[in-house]
Amino acid sequence: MIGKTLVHETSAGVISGRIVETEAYVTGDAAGHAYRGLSRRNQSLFLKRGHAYICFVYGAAHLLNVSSDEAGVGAGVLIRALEPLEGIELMESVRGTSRPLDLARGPGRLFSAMWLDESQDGFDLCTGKTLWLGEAVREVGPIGVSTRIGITKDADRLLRFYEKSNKFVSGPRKLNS
DNA sequence: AGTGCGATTGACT
DNA sequence: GTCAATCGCACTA
Repeated sequence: MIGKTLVHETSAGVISGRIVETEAYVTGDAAGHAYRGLSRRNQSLFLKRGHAYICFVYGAAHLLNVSSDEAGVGAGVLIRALEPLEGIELMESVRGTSRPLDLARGPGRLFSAMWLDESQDGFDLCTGKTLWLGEAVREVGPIGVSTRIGITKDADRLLRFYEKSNKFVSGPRKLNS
C-alpha cells in the first residue's frame, strides 16, 4: 500500500495524501484487534480486503485501517503516516497547525487531517466515491522494515513498513535507520 | 458491576 | 526526552 494515495472528497474540497508508513496486523497476531475473535468493535476487520476499519484508542485518537484478507478473516493494515498532497489548507485548519510535518505524521493525526469520522467504518475503499485508495502518484522509494510502534504483545515481529528517508514517516529515528 | 489498559497525542522540561 | 489525559471494551467476580 505504500506509495498509493488516500483520497477524501469532502464538502469543503478534496483532501489527499500519499501513504508512506503502514503496519500489518495478521491472523493469529496477539497485538491485533481481531485476535480474540469477531466483536461489534472489530467487525470491519473481518470484511473482505479493502474496507475501512476505524478504531478509537487511549480515549484520545482514532485510527484508520484497511482490511486485508478474505471475508470472515480478521486482518488489517494500519495506515500510520501520510505525505500531504491535496487540501493542505483543509488539513491545517482541522489540525490547528501549518507545520507540514505535523499534519499527517502518526495514525491519529492523519485520521484528523483527512477529515475522517467514525461513520466511515466499514466503508469500501476500492469502490467508494467519496473516500478511496488511489494509484501511486510517483515512483516508490526503498521500503524499510521494523518492529511495530506502541504495542506490547507480539512486539518483536517485523511488520512495520515505511518508505525510507521520507520525512513524513513517524517513529523514533532508531527504528527508521 | 468494577477494573485495567490500549495500534496516541500534545504539552512541557 | 518524559508524562498525563481520557474512554470504550474486554475480562474478572
